[in-house]
Amino acid sequence: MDRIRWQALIESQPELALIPAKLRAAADCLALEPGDTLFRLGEPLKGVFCVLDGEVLLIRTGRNGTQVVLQRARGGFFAEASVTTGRYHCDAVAAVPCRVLRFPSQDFRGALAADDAFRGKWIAHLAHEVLKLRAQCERLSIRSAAQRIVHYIESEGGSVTLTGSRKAWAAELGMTHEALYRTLRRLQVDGALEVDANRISIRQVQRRRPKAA
Amino acid sequence: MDRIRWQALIESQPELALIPAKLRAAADCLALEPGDTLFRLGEPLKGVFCVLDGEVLLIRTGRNGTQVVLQRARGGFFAEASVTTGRYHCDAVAAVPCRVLRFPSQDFRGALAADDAFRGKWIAHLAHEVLKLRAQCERLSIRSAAQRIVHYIESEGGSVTLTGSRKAWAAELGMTHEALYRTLRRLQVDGALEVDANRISIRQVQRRRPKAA
DNA sequence: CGTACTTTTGAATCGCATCAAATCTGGTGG
DNA sequence: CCACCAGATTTGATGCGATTCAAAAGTACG
Repeated sequence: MDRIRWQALIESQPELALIPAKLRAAADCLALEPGDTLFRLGEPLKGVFCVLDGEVLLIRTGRNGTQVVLQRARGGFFAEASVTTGRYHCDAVAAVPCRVLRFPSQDFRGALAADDAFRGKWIAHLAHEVLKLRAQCERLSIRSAAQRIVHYIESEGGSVTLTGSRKAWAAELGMTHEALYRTLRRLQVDGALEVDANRISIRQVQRRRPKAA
Repeated sequence: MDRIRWQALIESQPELALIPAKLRAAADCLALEPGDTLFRLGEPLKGVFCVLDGEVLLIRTGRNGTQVVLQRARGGFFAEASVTTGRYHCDAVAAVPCRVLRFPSQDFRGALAADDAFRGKWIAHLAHEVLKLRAQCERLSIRSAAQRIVHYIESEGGSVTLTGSRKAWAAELGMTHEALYRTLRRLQVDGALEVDANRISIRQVQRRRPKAA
């Protein structure tokens, strides 16, 4: 497993550049099939992960069985906060075939303790994560499905390419998949969005238009 | 301004214990009246803040004028992520008379760069912040107003004491104040919540009850 | 070809937002 | 002390939009 080609990986996942060499050596690569569970809420830490390919869903299940998608990890780290608390706070399930890198918690904590530069970089990474989460909170506070979709696409730079299913996207947006399909269609007809297979982009600035005329 | 009684402050705001002595010396204390703006989106950094008394609202305004309350800071730090990015990402407005501690960004960054122990503690703090934000995302994904309220109170340990107005609470919960008032009342009548002036606590585990019978 | 899934469309329902207005509250000034 | 005002709080009526339930069509895979 040590035969990981970091050069290529860092190009696809720039965040990996944060990881110091010593910690890289401890990493191993896992392949996941759709539905595979990487970890569950409450479990002691196996490690911190980074998505190479595919999409991992971080899910919390309410006591009434309702499932909430906290995050769709489509690249980059996840379970970062757990390395501090020592337990996972949600379930991680592969949505599609995935490859993920695992950094064992011991090694990760060791690297944080030993490597000052890494600690600084990790602070920047966590701060960035906080910003992303605030953006998601802002999005979830928007009542209109259309505006929520537009807000998401804007936060991704004006266009998105879907990796997983639209259903999973709908869950992340906090709406039902039916609502997503319908609203997407309406936005497309109205000319606000351009939908081309898996690529969806904003065509114009959303003008004040309470309803489809 | 150097005559700050840290012992007493740390008792009321345990997070302040993270701050090393050198950075403490650089802090100053600000008094805010309701409506006072501490900073606005896009402004260059004035510092990182910590609420001592009162309640500061972190607000983002959409292009259509919609206001979203990202956070009600009722103690503890805020604008932590901005120290890394160098700009504020929302507006900060006092909801009630407040006292806040300000740590100038220069000094804060200096402390992070110089003090390894502080860096480690700050990582833990940011990780905790990430968890809180994920909890809020989970809450905002809940569709039912009643469940959202209960989720909030549970995350606060089963009971909350309102500091600011209920209106502000409603905004943080992502619902209108009318919905909050009504739902609160209904939960009280149903016996799920105990409301005593500013103290609201959960009376029993929420049983499966789709509607008020 | 059949199974399991996503995607899509349809129809009915309901909860929350919205608009409106009355009441209550604390604070100010005459 | 009272009149007054600007807020928050509370209640009411209405409508829209998203959920929900249902089902058809499309797609991937063995």
